[in-house]
Amino acid sequence: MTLEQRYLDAKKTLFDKAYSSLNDMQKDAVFTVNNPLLVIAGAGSGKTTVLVRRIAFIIKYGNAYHSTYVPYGVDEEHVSSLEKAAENVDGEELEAILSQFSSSPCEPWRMLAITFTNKAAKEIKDRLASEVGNEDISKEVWAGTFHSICMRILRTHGEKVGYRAGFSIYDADDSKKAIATAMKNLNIDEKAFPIKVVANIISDAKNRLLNPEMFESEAGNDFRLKKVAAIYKQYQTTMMQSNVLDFDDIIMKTVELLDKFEEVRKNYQARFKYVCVDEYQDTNEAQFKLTALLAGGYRNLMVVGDDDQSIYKFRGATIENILNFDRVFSDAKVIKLEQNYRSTQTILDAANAVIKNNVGRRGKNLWTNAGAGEKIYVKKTEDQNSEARFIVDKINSYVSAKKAEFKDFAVLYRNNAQSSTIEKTFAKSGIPYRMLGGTRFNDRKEIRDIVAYLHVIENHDDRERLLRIINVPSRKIGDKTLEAVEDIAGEQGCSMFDVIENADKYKALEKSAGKLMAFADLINYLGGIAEDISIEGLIRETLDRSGYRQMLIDGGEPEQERLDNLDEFISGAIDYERSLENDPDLPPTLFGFLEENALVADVDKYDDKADAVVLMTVHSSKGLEFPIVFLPGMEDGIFPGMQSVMGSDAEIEEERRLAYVAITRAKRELFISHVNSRLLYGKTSYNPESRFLREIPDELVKRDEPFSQMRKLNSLPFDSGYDKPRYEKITINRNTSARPAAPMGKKETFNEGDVVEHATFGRGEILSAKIVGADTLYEIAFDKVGTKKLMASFAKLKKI
DNA sequence: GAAGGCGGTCTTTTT
DNA sequence: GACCGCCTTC
Repeated sequence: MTLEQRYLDAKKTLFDKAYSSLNDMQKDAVFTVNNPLLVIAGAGSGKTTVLVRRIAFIIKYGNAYHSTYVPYGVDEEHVSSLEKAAENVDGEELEAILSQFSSSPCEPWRMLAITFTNKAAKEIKDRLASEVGNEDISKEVWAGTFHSICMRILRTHGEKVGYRAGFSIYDADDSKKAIATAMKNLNIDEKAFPIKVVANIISDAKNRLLNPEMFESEAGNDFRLKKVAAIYKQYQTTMMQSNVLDFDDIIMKTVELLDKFEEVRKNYQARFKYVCVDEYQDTNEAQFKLTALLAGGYRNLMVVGDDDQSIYKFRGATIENILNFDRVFSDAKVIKLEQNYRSTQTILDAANAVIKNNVGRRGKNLWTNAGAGEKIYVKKTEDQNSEARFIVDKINSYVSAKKAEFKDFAVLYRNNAQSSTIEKTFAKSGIPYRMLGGTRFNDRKEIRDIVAYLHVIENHDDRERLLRIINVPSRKIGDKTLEAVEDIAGEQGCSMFDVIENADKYKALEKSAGKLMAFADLINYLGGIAEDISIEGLIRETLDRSGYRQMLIDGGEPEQERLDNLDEFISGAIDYERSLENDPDLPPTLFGFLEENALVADVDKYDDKADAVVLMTVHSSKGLEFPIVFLPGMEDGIFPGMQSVMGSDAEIEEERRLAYVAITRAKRELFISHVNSRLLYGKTSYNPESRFLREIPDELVKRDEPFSQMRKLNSLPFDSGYDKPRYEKITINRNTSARPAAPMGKKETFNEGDVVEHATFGRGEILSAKIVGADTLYEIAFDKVGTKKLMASFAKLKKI
């Protein structure tokens, strides 16, 4: 063997040693630095680890591993010292030796890492900081979501694609409102063209990079599509006038920018030497084009994803991006990570067995050397209530047996509607829980209102937000006035705010000029002080001067929560300012705060420290893991959902991928349940066991289904704690002192016939009382509101 | 212009 | 079954 060859071998051995905590596939992915690379990363296969360590590797060593460069004058002594080091050197000493191999390492600022969530971006940054041991270096790396990175580009070059300084972002709700406005302008009936449908079509078009003109020509002679094209055109015009972008615009306009302006494109292409994209299976066409453009200079594009975890097709993701990556980039290397570090083999076998029924996939098989573990526990109960009690009882028995803590459990359901039963049952049983999803913080009315104020202060042209707040609190500015303002703005070719500011100059606004101009004064005053005071101060000032806070205070008790939410919003602003106060590159600004607020959803609400069971949809659980997972509602019609059962194979395949995600969240144990009859959306349905459950081989499963057994055997009476309602009916004899056990050991109890007073329902008579768990369920005939069933612990009842 | 009634809707939703 | 948004009503 030549000296050169020995040198190169020794180098690889040393690197392999330094990265020995990774498996061979992971190492291959870390060391493969140049040219397109596709990493198919199965659930729990250490994807983020690979991503982070690869970025750090590139920053430290560049292409050192595969480089065939041998320094001039390498001699026997040098080579044998390396060979020796490969045998007995470790830790820092090893690192020091490796540093000699650096081969055109990459400056951190030339490194781009794109994710889908802020959480993922933050995780990459944090782990990168500890991996390279230098926070400043990790900060220089461009790591962010598709949207934040595009906004960063648009902030510099936005005016080239038609945006004026201070442009802002519309979220899905805002943009629906703008679509409604566009439709009103065009006299298109919302019933014939439901906004939701139109919004989806427009969003789809944008994800396929079709501008209104292209969409129109694609629509051809299709009547409906032609109408939608007209709406799209109108919508886009008003969006530009309002100087706002929707989420899809952020990507599409950036692509347009890079496409049209060669010098901008060249600039970024020359800058980004390495580009990594996470969750590649969830990218859409526009995002594909964007990455191809940004990575187009050096073509060192790495994408990581799992085609089996593609669950966002309904939002425009095209699984083809990952399926065809190595066809589009014909020199791409493909690496599969199939070793799983999360779950037991039983759980992985189940997941593999389910997903292998999909046709549209690359194919892979997860394995672990963690051992088989417990069987999957399948439970059938009578209805959703007994299902929830089953979950509660399991959790309680595990916790009291010290087999687990509350925070080890997650309940993952297919749709949010399933959560209410579980939530109520948890609440009644005193199980601590946290629910993720549901109404987002930013979607609350009061938050949208204050955000709208801030946006209007920043950007007077923001039409929808102006309309949102101009009469909140009431300033006696009605629809007719606003229509007149709108007409004048149209005639004059100026914004509504311009008209409002100068209302006294227009005859049509004679009556309302004072009110309009007072509003303009308010906004201008706030805009004037915005420069000089903190964002926190501006928010407080806005709430006070606008009368918004007073409006809520006047609203009394029921509005208290809104006031609390506003306080939380203010804390968010304080956090934002603190986080950036020492950052010379990015000082805190109202613009920045609003942008962050638009792009950052419920900031990592999920912290795994609190000892509470987690409740969320399967979709939101992607990327997370839990020791013990419950999957309630494993029924055809729920999971897979009715729509997909009735729909195409492709839809069922997406649901199956979702099931795959659900199963692979579990580390130790998996409980799957389904019910005989389910009350959902006010209707009772009798769903058969999910086809996905039937795809799990019997030998992996332990079934606990007395209900179905009873049917089969059609014999013995049985007593299961779950299949019968668990309360006993108590008949109360008015003449005895026998009473139902006092719930929660406190409160007064009532008997049949007692007359009580309820805080909101008023006077009523107790019709019946049932012990339910540790509580009592009263049926009460109220004088005013009729008969209601109330839990004693929730209803504040007083005996009269 | 505010409040209450009714009727339509209800997968999933990283930004 | 529950919630939201539109429409009616005063």
